Amino acid sequence: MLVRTPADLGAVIRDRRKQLKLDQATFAKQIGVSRQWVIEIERGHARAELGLVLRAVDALNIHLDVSAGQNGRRRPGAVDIDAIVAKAKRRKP
Amino acid sequence: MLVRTPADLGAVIRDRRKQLKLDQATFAKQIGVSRQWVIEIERGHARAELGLVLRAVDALNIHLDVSAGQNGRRRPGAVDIDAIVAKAKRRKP
DNA sequence: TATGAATGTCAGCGAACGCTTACATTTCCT
DNA sequence: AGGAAATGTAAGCGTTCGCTGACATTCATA
Repeated sequence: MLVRTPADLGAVIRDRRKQLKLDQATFAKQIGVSRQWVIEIERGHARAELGLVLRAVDALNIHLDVSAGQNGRRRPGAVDIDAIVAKAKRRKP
Repeated sequence: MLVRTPADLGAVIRDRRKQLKLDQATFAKQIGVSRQWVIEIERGHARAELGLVLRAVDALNIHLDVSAGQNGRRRPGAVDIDAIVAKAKRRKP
């Protein structure tokens, strides 16, 4: 599944936690946060800390994969369409 | 690539930004944050805000995929090894 | 139905975020 | 080498995190 918003992540975390039959308190203890935090992250709290989120995701054995462009080698001389588009998007060209 | 730590994400963001030939200032403006923020996220700042991070990732056209367990349907009656392990991990069984 | 577990809400508090501004350092190109 | 652009560092400020603790509500199951 593709994650684009904090709410997406929250839903994934909640679903997976329930799938593992963990209650919020137990889960919170496992990743070293408060139960409050679990409640808020599952709600899609946008300003949650990245590190804690990654810990939660990891504890639930959820794999976060990065695709597209990340390090994709291209043939030298090949047209870099992304870069062209990006440049075009810049103000004051 | 698999992302498990804030530093992982920072590296991915920096690589992709450079790949798109964007400088920090331009990139920051595009996603509505300060240049400072870009510097810190690329350094692997663990306490960065989830929402801003997702915006950055999105702006770079990086796909964040969630795999394993997220919503995986299983045959009814199948053994849920993850749930069993999780339960075993709980204190006071 | 009644009782306990799980979940959600509220308030107060110290710590840290992300912002701005200014300056230092590094990198790149002529 | 020289200068401009990109990147990194620092301090001060208002806002909000995540925590604790207590209480309210919803959900199971005996």
